[in-house]
Amino acid sequence: MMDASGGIRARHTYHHGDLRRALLDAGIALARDGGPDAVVLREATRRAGVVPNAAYRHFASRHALLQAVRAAALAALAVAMEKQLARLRDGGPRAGLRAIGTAYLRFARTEPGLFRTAFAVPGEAETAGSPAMAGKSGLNPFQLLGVALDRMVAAGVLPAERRPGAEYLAWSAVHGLAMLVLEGPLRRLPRTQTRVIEQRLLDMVDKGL
Amino acid sequence: MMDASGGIRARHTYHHGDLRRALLDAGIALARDGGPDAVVLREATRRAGVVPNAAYRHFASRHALLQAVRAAALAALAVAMEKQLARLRDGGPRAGLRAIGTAYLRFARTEPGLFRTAFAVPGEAETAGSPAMAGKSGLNPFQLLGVALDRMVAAGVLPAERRPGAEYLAWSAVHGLAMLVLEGPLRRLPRTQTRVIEQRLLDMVDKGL
DNA sequence: GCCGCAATGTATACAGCGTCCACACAAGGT
DNA sequence: ACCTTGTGTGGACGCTGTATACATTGCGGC
Repeated sequence: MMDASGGIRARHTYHHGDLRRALLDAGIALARDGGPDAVVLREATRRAGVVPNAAYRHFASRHALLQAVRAAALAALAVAMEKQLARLRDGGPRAGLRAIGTAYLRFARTEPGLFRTAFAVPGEAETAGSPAMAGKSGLNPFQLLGVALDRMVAAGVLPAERRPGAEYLAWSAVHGLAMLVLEGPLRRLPRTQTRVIEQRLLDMVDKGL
Repeated sequence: MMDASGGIRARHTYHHGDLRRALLDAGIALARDGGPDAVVLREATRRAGVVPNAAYRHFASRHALLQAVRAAALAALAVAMEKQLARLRDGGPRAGLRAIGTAYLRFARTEPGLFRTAFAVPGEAETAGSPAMAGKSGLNPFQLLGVALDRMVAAGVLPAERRPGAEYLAWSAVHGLAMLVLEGPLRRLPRTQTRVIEQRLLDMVDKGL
Protein backbone atom coordinates (compact mmCIF):
# COMPACT_ATOMS: atom_id res chain seq x y z
CA MET A 1 0.00 0.00 0.00
CA MET A 2 2.89 2.39 -0.48
CA ASP A 3 3.27 3.68 -3.96
CA ALA A 4 2.32 6.96 -5.53
CA SER A 5 5.85 6.41 -6.80
CA GLY A 6 5.51 3.44 -9.11
CA GLY A 7 3.43 5.50 -11.42
CA ILE A 8 1.11 2.70 -12.42
CA ARG A 9 -1.88 3.20 -10.21
CA ALA A 10 -2.09 2.64 -6.51
CA ARG A 11 -4.63 0.10 -5.45
CA HIS A 12 -6.94 0.82 -2.54
CA THR A 13 -8.77 -2.47 -2.45
CA TYR A 14 -7.01 -5.53 -1.12
CA HIS A 15 -8.16 -7.50 -4.11
CA HIS A 16 -7.05 -6.42 -7.51
CA GLY A 17 -10.16 -7.20 -9.46
CA ASP A 18 -8.70 -8.82 -12.52
CA LEU A 19 -5.11 -9.58 -11.77
CA ARG A 20 -4.82 -12.35 -14.30
CA ARG A 21 -5.75 -9.98 -17.09
CA ALA A 22 -3.46 -7.27 -15.73
CA LEU A 23 -0.51 -9.65 -15.58
CA LEU A 24 -1.20 -10.89 -19.06
CA ASP A 25 -1.40 -7.35 -20.41
CA ALA A 26 1.82 -6.42 -18.68
CA GLY A 27 3.41 -9.54 -20.10
CA ILE A 28 2.26 -8.65 -23.59
CA ALA A 29 3.65 -5.14 -23.20
CA LEU A 30 6.97 -6.57 -22.04
CA ALA A 31 7.10 -9.02 -24.93
CA ARG A 32 6.19 -6.29 -27.37
CA ASP A 33 9.33 -4.39 -26.67
CA GLY A 34 11.93 -6.89 -25.66
CA GLY A 35 10.82 -10.29 -26.89
CA PRO A 36 10.33 -13.41 -24.82
CA ASP A 37 13.28 -12.86 -22.49
CA ALA A 38 11.79 -9.57 -21.40
CA VAL A 39 8.70 -11.26 -20.03
CA VAL A 40 9.75 -11.15 -16.43
CA LEU A 41 7.35 -12.23 -13.76
CA ARG A 42 8.40 -9.74 -11.13
CA GLU A 43 8.21 -6.85 -13.54
CA ALA A 44 4.71 -7.86 -14.58
CA THR A 45 3.56 -7.92 -10.95
CA ARG A 46 5.23 -4.56 -10.37
CA ARG A 47 3.24 -3.07 -13.22
CA ALA A 48 0.09 -4.59 -11.85
CA GLY A 49 0.90 -2.99 -8.49
CA VAL A 50 1.08 -6.26 -6.67
CA VAL A 51 3.61 -8.36 -4.79
CA PRO A 52 5.57 -10.93 -6.88
CA ASN A 53 4.00 -14.03 -5.42
CA ALA A 54 0.50 -12.88 -6.24
CA ALA A 55 1.20 -14.00 -9.78
CA TYR A 56 1.24 -17.60 -8.67
CA ARG A 57 -2.47 -17.48 -7.94
CA HIS A 58 -3.02 -17.10 -11.68
CA PHE A 59 -0.01 -18.66 -13.38
CA ALA A 60 1.83 -21.75 -12.23
CA SER A 61 5.17 -20.29 -13.24
CA ARG A 62 6.87 -17.69 -15.33
CA HIS A 63 6.74 -20.16 -18.15
CA ALA A 64 2.98 -20.44 -17.89
CA LEU A 65 2.68 -16.67 -18.14
CA LEU A 66 4.97 -16.73 -21.14
CA GLN A 67 2.77 -19.32 -22.83
CA ALA A 68 -0.26 -17.14 -22.27
CA VAL A 69 1.54 -14.19 -23.82
CA ARG A 70 2.57 -16.42 -26.68
CA ALA A 71 -1.04 -17.40 -27.27
CA ALA A 72 -2.03 -13.74 -27.34
CA ALA A 73 0.71 -13.02 -29.85
CA LEU A 74 -0.52 -15.81 -32.11
CA ALA A 75 -4.04 -14.45 -31.83
CA ALA A 76 -2.80 -11.01 -32.85
CA LEU A 77 -1.11 -12.54 -35.87
CA ALA A 78 -4.30 -14.35 -36.78
CA VAL A 79 -6.21 -11.08 -36.62
CA ALA A 80 -3.63 -9.40 -38.84
CA MET A 81 -4.03 -12.18 -41.37
CA GLU A 82 -7.79 -11.94 -41.30
CA LYS A 83 -7.59 -8.22 -41.91
CA GLN A 84 -5.34 -8.69 -44.89
CA LEU A 85 -7.69 -11.33 -46.25
CA ALA A 86 -10.70 -9.06 -45.79
CA ARG A 87 -9.05 -6.41 -47.92
CA LEU A 88 -9.09 -8.80 -50.80
CA ARG A 89 -11.69 -8.06 -53.41
CA ASP A 90 -11.37 -11.49 -54.96
CA GLY A 91 -8.09 -11.50 -56.80
CA GLY A 92 -8.33 -15.21 -57.22
CA PRO A 93 -7.30 -18.00 -54.87
CA ARG A 94 -3.60 -17.39 -55.20
CA ALA A 95 -4.22 -13.95 -53.77
CA GLY A 96 -5.42 -15.58 -50.56
CA LEU A 97 -2.14 -17.38 -50.03
CA ARG A 98 -0.25 -14.23 -50.86
CA ALA A 99 -2.26 -12.21 -48.36
CA ILE A 100 -1.42 -14.71 -45.64
CA GLY A 101 2.26 -14.50 -46.43
CA THR A 102 2.19 -10.73 -46.65
CA ALA A 103 0.45 -10.39 -43.31
CA TYR A 104 2.92 -12.77 -41.72
CA LEU A 105 5.92 -10.84 -42.96
CA ARG A 106 4.44 -7.51 -42.03
CA PHE A 107 3.60 -8.70 -38.57
CA ALA A 108 7.19 -9.83 -38.09
CA ARG A 109 8.36 -6.38 -39.16
CA THR A 110 5.92 -4.27 -37.19
CA GLU A 111 5.72 -6.40 -34.05
CA PRO A 112 9.09 -8.06 -33.77
CA GLY A 113 8.83 -8.60 -30.03
CA LEU A 114 5.49 -10.36 -30.25
CA PHE A 115 6.59 -12.29 -33.30
CA ARG A 116 9.67 -13.63 -31.58
CA THR A 117 7.63 -14.47 -28.52
CA ALA A 118 5.16 -16.38 -30.65
CA PHE A 119 7.77 -18.51 -32.33
CA ALA A 120 11.01 -18.44 -30.41
CA VAL A 121 9.41 -20.37 -27.58
CA PRO A 122 8.96 -24.14 -27.77
CA GLY A 123 5.32 -24.25 -26.80
CA GLU A 124 2.70 -26.66 -27.97
CA ALA A 125 0.54 -26.63 -30.89
CA GLU A 126 -0.23 -24.28 -33.64
CA THR A 127 -2.22 -27.34 -34.46
CA ALA A 128 -4.13 -27.57 -31.23
CA GLY A 129 -7.32 -25.56 -31.41
CA SER A 130 -7.08 -23.31 -28.41
CA PRO A 131 -9.21 -20.25 -29.02
CA ALA A 132 -6.70 -18.21 -27.02
CA MET A 133 -4.42 -18.15 -30.03
CA ALA A 134 -7.04 -17.61 -32.70
CA GLY A 135 -8.46 -14.58 -34.46
CA LYS A 136 -12.04 -13.50 -34.92
CA SER A 137 -12.73 -16.39 -37.25
CA GLY A 138 -11.75 -18.81 -34.52
CA LEU A 139 -8.87 -20.05 -36.61
CA ASN A 140 -5.24 -19.74 -35.62
CA PRO A 141 -2.58 -18.60 -38.10
CA PHE A 142 -1.68 -22.10 -39.10
CA GLN A 143 -5.28 -23.01 -39.81
CA LEU A 144 -5.81 -19.85 -41.82
CA LEU A 145 -2.96 -20.89 -44.05
CA GLY A 146 -4.55 -24.30 -44.45
CA VAL A 147 -7.83 -22.77 -45.55
CA ALA A 148 -6.07 -20.63 -48.14
CA LEU A 149 -4.40 -23.72 -49.58
CA ASP A 150 -7.68 -25.63 -49.61
CA ARG A 151 -9.21 -22.84 -51.65
CA MET A 152 -6.39 -23.12 -54.13
CA VAL A 153 -7.09 -26.80 -54.56
CA ALA A 154 -10.81 -26.16 -54.93
CA ALA A 155 -10.07 -23.55 -57.58
CA GLY A 156 -7.81 -25.97 -59.40
CA VAL A 157 -4.64 -23.89 -59.18
CA LEU A 158 -2.97 -26.39 -56.85
CA PRO A 159 -2.96 -30.09 -57.77
CA ALA A 160 -4.65 -32.08 -55.04
CA GLU A 161 -1.76 -34.49 -54.72
CA ARG A 162 0.48 -31.64 -53.70
CA ARG A 163 -1.89 -30.37 -51.04
CA PRO A 164 -0.85 -32.57 -48.11
CA GLY A 165 1.97 -30.95 -46.23
CA ALA A 166 1.90 -27.88 -48.42
CA GLU A 167 1.33 -25.66 -45.40
CA TYR A 168 4.66 -26.74 -44.03
CA LEU A 169 6.49 -25.73 -47.18
CA ALA A 170 4.82 -22.35 -47.45
CA TRP A 171 5.17 -21.69 -43.75
CA SER A 172 8.83 -22.66 -43.76
CA ALA A 173 9.76 -20.23 -46.48
CA VAL A 174 7.92 -17.29 -45.02
CA HIS A 175 8.92 -18.01 -41.47
CA GLY A 176 12.54 -18.44 -42.43
CA LEU A 177 12.63 -15.12 -44.20
CA ALA A 178 10.98 -13.39 -41.30
CA MET A 179 13.66 -14.72 -38.99
CA LEU A 180 16.48 -13.69 -41.28
CA VAL A 181 15.12 -10.18 -41.57
CA LEU A 182 14.44 -9.96 -37.87
CA GLU A 183 17.61 -11.24 -36.32
CA GLY A 184 19.62 -12.82 -39.07
CA PRO A 185 22.01 -11.63 -41.73
CA LEU A 186 19.34 -9.52 -43.43
CA ARG A 187 18.76 -7.43 -40.37
CA ARG A 188 20.32 -4.24 -41.60
CA LEU A 189 19.16 -4.46 -45.16
CA PRO A 190 17.27 -1.29 -46.21
CA ARG A 191 13.56 -1.74 -46.01
CA THR A 192 12.94 -1.26 -49.71
CA GLN A 193 15.25 -4.11 -50.48
CA THR A 194 13.63 -6.44 -47.97
CA ARG A 195 10.32 -5.77 -49.69
CA VAL A 196 11.78 -6.91 -52.99
CA ILE A 197 13.08 -10.10 -51.45
CA GLU A 198 9.77 -10.70 -49.76
CA GLN A 199 8.00 -10.50 -53.11
CA ARG A 200 10.48 -12.82 -54.72
CA LEU A 201 10.09 -15.30 -51.91
CA LEU A 202 6.33 -15.33 -52.29
CA ASP A 203 6.86 -15.88 -55.99
CA MET A 204 9.10 -18.80 -55.26
CA VAL A 205 6.47 -20.39 -53.07
CA ASP A 206 3.79 -19.84 -55.69
CA LYS A 207 5.91 -21.37 -58.38
CA GLY A 208 7.54 -24.11 -56.39
CA LEU A 209 4.65 -25.41 -54.35
CA MET B 1 41.69 -25.11 -4.18
CA MET B 2 39.03 -27.34 -2.71
CA ASP B 3 37.46 -29.76 -5.07
CA ALA B 4 37.96 -33.44 -5.67
CA SER B 5 34.19 -33.17 -5.56
CA GLY B 6 33.36 -31.27 -8.73
CA GLY B 7 34.69 -34.14 -10.77
CA ILE B 8 36.20 -31.97 -13.46
CA ARG B 9 39.87 -31.91 -12.56
CA ALA B 10 41.43 -30.14 -9.63
CA ARG B 11 43.96 -27.55 -10.56
CA HIS B 12 47.28 -27.37 -8.70
CA THR B 13 48.74 -24.36 -10.45
CA TYR B 14 47.37 -20.96 -9.66
CA HIS B 15 47.09 -20.19 -13.34
CA HIS B 16 44.87 -22.34 -15.44
CA GLY B 17 46.90 -22.50 -18.60
CA ASP B 18 44.23 -21.98 -21.20
CA LEU B 19 41.15 -20.79 -19.42
CA ARG B 20 39.69 -19.06 -22.41
CA ARG B 21 39.65 -22.30 -24.35
CA ALA B 22 38.27 -24.21 -21.36
CA LEU B 23 35.45 -21.72 -20.89
CA LEU B 24 34.63 -21.82 -24.58
CA ASP B 25 34.55 -25.61 -24.57
CA ALA B 26 32.33 -25.64 -21.51
CA GLY B 27 30.08 -23.10 -23.19
CA ILE B 28 29.83 -25.23 -26.30
CA ALA B 29 28.96 -28.27 -24.21
CA LEU B 30 26.27 -26.28 -22.42
CA ALA B 31 24.83 -24.99 -25.68
CA ARG B 32 24.93 -28.47 -27.17
CA ASP B 33 22.43 -29.77 -24.68
CA GLY B 34 20.27 -26.87 -23.66
CA GLY B 35 20.56 -24.22 -26.34
CA PRO B 36 21.59 -20.61 -25.86
CA ASP B 37 19.84 -20.09 -22.52
CA ALA B 38 21.85 -22.90 -21.03
CA VAL B 39 25.10 -21.06 -21.67
CA VAL B 40 25.55 -19.83 -18.15
CA LEU B 41 28.72 -18.08 -17.17
CA ARG B 42 28.95 -19.43 -13.66
CA GLU B 43 28.41 -23.00 -14.80
CA ALA B 44 31.15 -22.66 -17.40
CA THR B 45 33.61 -21.44 -14.78
CA ARG B 46 32.55 -24.26 -12.47
CA ARG B 47 33.37 -26.79 -15.17
CA ALA B 48 36.69 -25.13 -15.75
CA GLY B 49 37.38 -25.42 -12.04
CA VAL B 50 37.67 -21.72 -11.51
CA VAL B 51 35.89 -18.95 -9.65
CA PRO B 52 33.11 -17.10 -11.55
CA ASN B 53 34.93 -13.81 -11.94
CA ALA B 54 37.91 -15.41 -13.63
CA ALA B 55 35.80 -15.51 -16.79
CA TYR B 56 35.92 -11.74 -17.03
CA ARG B 57 39.63 -11.87 -17.81
CA HIS B 58 38.71 -13.55 -21.10
CA PHE B 59 35.20 -12.46 -21.94
CA ALA B 60 33.74 -9.06 -21.33
CA SER B 61 30.37 -10.50 -20.37
CA ARG B 62 28.19 -13.54 -20.61
CA HIS B 63 27.04 -12.22 -23.93
CA ALA B 64 30.58 -12.17 -25.26
CA LEU B 65 31.02 -15.80 -24.29
CA LEU B 66 27.73 -16.62 -25.97
CA GLN B 67 28.90 -14.96 -29.17
CA ALA B 68 32.07 -17.03 -29.12
CA VAL B 69 30.00 -20.19 -28.71
CA ARG B 70 27.78 -19.03 -31.52
CA ALA B 71 30.79 -18.59 -33.79
CA ALA B 72 31.94 -22.11 -32.94
CA ALA B 73 28.49 -23.47 -33.76
CA LEU B 74 28.53 -21.75 -37.14
CA ALA B 75 31.96 -23.18 -37.80
CA ALA B 76 30.66 -26.65 -36.98
CA LEU B 77 27.82 -26.16 -39.42
CA ALA B 78 30.27 -25.03 -42.09
CA VAL B 79 32.32 -28.17 -41.54
CA ALA B 80 29.21 -30.33 -41.83
CA MET B 81 28.37 -28.64 -45.12
CA GLU B 82 31.88 -29.13 -46.45
CA LYS B 83 31.72 -32.81 -45.59
CA GLN B 84 28.45 -33.25 -47.39
CA LEU B 85 29.89 -31.43 -50.40
CA ALA B 86 32.99 -33.60 -50.39
CA ARG B 87 30.85 -36.72 -50.60
CA LEU B 88 29.58 -35.51 -53.92
CA ARG B 89 30.96 -37.37 -56.91
CA ASP B 90 29.84 -34.68 -59.31
CA GLY B 91 26.11 -35.03 -59.59
CA GLY B 92 25.91 -31.70 -61.36
CA PRO B 93 25.67 -28.19 -59.92
CA ARG B 94 22.18 -28.61 -58.52
CA ALA B 95 23.58 -31.36 -56.33
CA GLY B 96 25.80 -28.82 -54.65
CA LEU B 97 22.89 -26.69 -53.55
CA ARG B 98 21.04 -29.77 -52.41
CA ALA B 99 24.02 -30.92 -50.38
CA ILE B 100 24.13 -27.58 -48.61
CA GLY B 101 20.46 -27.79 -47.77
CA THR B 102 20.70 -31.37 -46.65
CA ALA B 103 23.64 -30.66 -44.39
CA TYR B 104 21.82 -27.69 -42.90
CA LEU B 105 18.73 -29.70 -42.10
CA ARG B 106 20.68 -32.61 -40.74
CA PHE B 107 22.73 -30.33 -38.52
CA ALA B 108 19.55 -28.86 -37.11
CA ARG B 109 18.31 -32.35 -36.35
CA THR B 110 21.47 -33.81 -34.88
CA GLU B 111 22.74 -30.74 -33.04
CA PRO B 112 19.63 -28.82 -32.08
CA GLY B 113 21.29 -27.03 -29.20
CA LEU B 114 24.13 -25.71 -31.29
CA PHE B 115 21.80 -24.91 -34.13
CA ARG B 116 19.55 -22.81 -31.94
CA THR B 117 22.55 -21.11 -30.43
CA ALA B 118 23.86 -20.26 -33.88
CA PHE B 119 20.63 -18.67 -35.03
CA ALA B 120 18.41 -17.80 -32.10
CA VAL B 121 20.86 -15.15 -30.99
CA PRO B 122 20.93 -11.74 -32.65
CA GLY B 123 24.65 -11.50 -33.22
CA GLU B 124 26.44 -9.90 -36.11
CA ALA B 125 27.30 -11.12 -39.42
CA GLU B 126 27.07 -14.33 -41.28
CA THR B 127 28.33 -11.93 -43.85
CA ALA B 128 31.36 -10.70 -41.97
CA GLY B 129 34.35 -12.88 -42.65
CA SER B 130 35.45 -13.90 -39.21
CA PRO B 131 37.39 -17.17 -39.49
CA ALA B 132 36.02 -18.17 -36.06
CA MET B 133 32.76 -19.12 -37.71
CA ALA B 134 34.14 -20.74 -40.84
CA GLY B 135 34.99 -24.30 -41.82
CA LYS B 136 38.19 -25.74 -43.24
CA SER B 137 37.67 -23.92 -46.50
CA GLY B 138 37.68 -20.63 -44.66
CA LEU B 139 34.11 -19.98 -45.72
CA ASN B 140 31.20 -19.65 -43.35
CA PRO B 141 27.86 -21.39 -44.02
CA PHE B 142 26.40 -18.42 -45.76
CA GLN B 143 29.36 -18.08 -48.08
CA LEU B 144 29.28 -21.78 -48.88
CA LEU B 145 25.71 -21.37 -50.03
CA GLY B 146 26.77 -18.45 -52.19
CA VAL B 147 29.45 -20.51 -53.87
CA ALA B 148 26.97 -23.29 -54.62
CA LEU B 149 24.65 -20.78 -56.28
CA ASP B 150 27.51 -19.25 -58.25
CA ARG B 151 28.33 -22.69 -59.62
CA MET B 152 24.74 -23.09 -60.73
CA VAL B 153 24.96 -19.84 -62.65
CA ALA B 154 28.25 -20.85 -64.19
CA ALA B 155 26.74 -24.16 -65.24
CA GLY B 156 23.77 -22.39 -66.73
CA VAL B 157 21.09 -24.00 -64.59
CA LEU B 158 20.30 -20.72 -62.83
CA PRO B 159 19.66 -17.59 -64.91
CA ALA B 160 22.14 -14.91 -63.94
CA GLU B 161 19.44 -12.31 -63.38
CA ARG B 162 17.99 -14.46 -60.63
CA ARG B 163 21.30 -14.88 -58.86
CA PRO B 164 21.36 -11.71 -56.74
CA GLY B 165 19.60 -12.37 -53.47
CA ALA B 166 19.03 -16.02 -54.28
CA GLU B 167 20.90 -17.07 -51.16
CA TYR B 168 18.30 -15.33 -49.08
CA LEU B 169 15.46 -17.25 -50.68
CA ALA B 170 17.14 -20.63 -50.37
CA TRP B 171 18.31 -19.91 -46.85
CA SER B 172 14.88 -18.75 -45.78
CA ALA B 173 13.15 -21.90 -46.88
CA VAL B 174 15.62 -24.28 -45.34
CA HIS B 175 16.05 -22.28 -42.17
CA GLY B 176 12.31 -21.95 -41.72
CA LEU B 177 11.76 -25.66 -42.03
CA ALA B 178 14.56 -26.37 -39.60
CA MET B 179 12.89 -24.12 -37.05
CA LEU B 180 9.49 -25.69 -37.54
CA VAL B 181 10.89 -29.16 -37.09
CA LEU B 182 12.99 -28.13 -34.15
CA GLU B 183 10.59 -26.15 -32.04
CA GLY B 184 7.55 -25.50 -34.14
CA PRO B 185 4.40 -27.37 -35.06
CA LEU B 186 6.35 -30.14 -36.79
CA ARG B 187 8.25 -31.06 -33.69
CA ARG B 188 6.56 -34.34 -33.02
CA LEU B 189 6.22 -35.48 -36.58
CA PRO B 190 7.77 -38.93 -37.10
CA ARG B 191 11.23 -38.73 -38.53
CA THR B 192 10.39 -40.52 -41.77
CA GLN B 193 7.75 -37.95 -42.51
CA THR B 194 10.03 -35.01 -41.83
CA ARG B 195 12.45 -36.48 -44.34
CA VAL B 196 9.75 -36.47 -46.98
CA ILE B 197 8.91 -32.86 -46.27
CA GLU B 198 12.56 -31.94 -46.33
CA GLN B 199 12.89 -33.41 -49.80
CA ARG B 200 9.81 -31.63 -51.04
CA LEU B 201 11.08 -28.37 -49.64
CA LEU B 202 14.39 -28.75 -51.44
CA ASP B 203 12.41 -29.52 -54.59
CA MET B 204 10.42 -26.35 -54.10
CA VAL B 205 13.58 -24.29 -53.83
CA ASP B 206 15.05 -25.92 -56.90
CA LYS B 207 11.96 -25.29 -58.92
CA GLY B 208 11.03 -21.90 -57.55
CA LEU B 209 14.38 -20.20 -57.37
C1' DG C 1 -27.05 -10.73 9.87
C1' DC C 2 -23.54 -13.66 11.14
C1' DC C 3 -20.01 -17.41 10.28
C1' DG C 4 -16.79 -20.14 8.03
C1' DC C 5 -14.53 -21.38 3.89
C1' DA C 6 -12.26 -20.76 -0.34
C1' DA C 7 -10.00 -17.41 -3.08
C1' DT C 8 -6.75 -14.01 -3.39
C1' DG C 9 -2.90 -10.92 -2.04
C1' DT C 10 1.28 -10.31 1.42
C1' DA C 11 5.69 -11.28 4.02
C1' DT C 12 9.67 -13.47 4.41
C1' DA C 13 13.15 -16.33 2.72
C1' DC C 14 16.39 -18.96 -0.31
C1' DA C 15 19.29 -20.20 -4.06
C1' DG C 16 21.12 -18.97 -8.51
C1' DC C 17 22.36 -15.61 -11.81
C1' DG C 18 25.52 -11.59 -13.94
C1' DT C 19 28.63 -8.28 -12.54
C1' DC C 20 31.57 -4.81 -9.69
C1' DC C 21 35.54 -3.94 -6.61
C1' DA C 22 39.53 -4.81 -3.99
C1' DC C 23 43.07 -8.07 -3.28
C1' DA C 24 46.50 -12.27 -4.06
C1' DC C 25 49.48 -14.64 -6.74
C1' DA C 26 52.58 -15.70 -10.79
C1' DA C 27 55.51 -14.67 -14.77
C1' DG C 28 58.83 -11.77 -17.25
C1' DG C 29 61.53 -7.78 -18.62
C1' DT C 30 64.67 -4.38 -16.49
C1' DA D 1 66.17 -8.21 -7.24
C1' DC D 2 62.39 -5.38 -8.32
C1' DC D 3 58.25 -3.98 -10.19
C1' DT D 4 54.78 -4.14 -13.78
C1' DT D 5 51.33 -6.63 -16.00
C1' DG D 6 48.32 -10.50 -16.54
C1' DT D 7 45.46 -13.75 -14.30
C1' DG D 8 42.69 -16.03 -10.58
C1' DT D 9 40.28 -15.21 -5.73
C1' DG D 10 36.99 -13.38 -2.18
C1' DG D 11 33.21 -10.94 -1.04
C1' DA D 12 29.35 -8.17 -2.15
C1' DC D 13 25.11 -6.28 -4.54
C1' DG D 14 20.86 -6.39 -6.90
C1' DC D 15 18.24 -9.00 -9.79
C1' DT D 16 15.62 -13.17 -10.88
C1' DG D 17 12.11 -17.33 -10.00
C1' DT D 18 9.91 -19.73 -6.46
C1' DA D 19 8.49 -22.05 -1.71
C1' DT D 20 6.15 -21.62 2.69
C1' DA D 21 3.48 -19.42 5.98
C1' DC D 22 0.22 -15.75 6.99
C1' DA D 23 -3.38 -11.91 6.27
C1' DT D 24 -7.36 -10.14 4.16
C1' DT D 25 -11.44 -10.41 1.61
C1' DG D 26 -15.91 -12.01 -0.70
C1' DC D 27 -19.45 -15.39 -0.80
C1' DG D 28 -22.79 -19.19 0.32
C1' DG D 29 -25.42 -21.31 4.03
C1' DC D 30 -27.65 -20.74 8.20
